[in-house]
Amino acid sequence: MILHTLHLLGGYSRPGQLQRSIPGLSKKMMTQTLRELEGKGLINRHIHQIMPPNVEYSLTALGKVFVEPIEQLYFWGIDHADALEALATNERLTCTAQNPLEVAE
Amino acid sequence: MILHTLHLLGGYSRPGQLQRSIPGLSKKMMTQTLRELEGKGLINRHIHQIMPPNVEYSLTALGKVFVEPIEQLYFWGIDHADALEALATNERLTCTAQNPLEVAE
DNA sequence: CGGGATCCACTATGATACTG
DNA sequence: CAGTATCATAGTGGATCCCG
Repeated sequence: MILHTLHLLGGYSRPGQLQRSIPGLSKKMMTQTLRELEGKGLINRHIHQIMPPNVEYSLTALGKVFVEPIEQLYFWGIDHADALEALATNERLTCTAQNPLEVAE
Repeated sequence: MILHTLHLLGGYSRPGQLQRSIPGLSKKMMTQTLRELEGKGLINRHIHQIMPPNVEYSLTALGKVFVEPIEQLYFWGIDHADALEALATNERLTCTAQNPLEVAE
C-alpha cells in the first residue's frame, strides 16, 4: 500500500502526507515499513532539513519494478469490485484498513 | 499459494497432494485456509468417501476469478527473479516458506 | 487419510510517552 | 514534524494428541 501510494503521489512523498493518504496506517507501522522498504532498496530516504524535520521518501529504480505488479493488482481490484464484495462474509481474508484504491490529497 | 497450486493441478486436488505440493505448509494452516477459501466461495469441497477419507477441493467460478491476478503475480515473479533476489538482505518481507513457483507432482 | 482441539511460544501492532 | 522506545495485548502458527 505504501509503494502504491508513493507511486500515486508521483514517486515521492513526505511521511506526513503519506500517512494521511493511508487512513488506517499507524505511525509505527509506517515508519517500520519505510525502514524495511529502504533496507530492501525499494525506496530512498532524503533528509532536507533537520529543524523542522523535512524528509522525503522516493521510489528507487528497484522500487518502481515492484510497483508494477502492485498497480496491476489495484487495477484488477477496481475492475473486479463485484468479486471482492462477494467475499464480505468472512472477515479473515479481508483487509481491515481501507484500501487506498484512490488516495486522498 | 493454495489457489495457485490448485490451479496448477488442474483446478482440483486432494488435501494430501495439496500439502505435499507446498512444502512449508502445515496441516493446520492448510485446513484453516481451505476453510476460509470455502467460506468465501472460492473453492468447493467434495467428499467422495468417508472410509477411507477421500476429499477433493476444486476451484469455483469465483475462485477462478481470483486465480487470475495470482497467476499474473507468479508469472511476474518468474520474469523478475533477479529483482526478487535483490531483496535477500532483509528477511522480514520475504516468505519463509518456499514459493511454489513450480509445483512438484 | 482428513481434520478437529488444545497448548504455547512467538509475533505483530496499537497506544502512549518521549526526543530533537 | 519525524522518529524512537516501551508496554500490553491480540493474533499467529507449529506441535501434539485425538477421532472416525
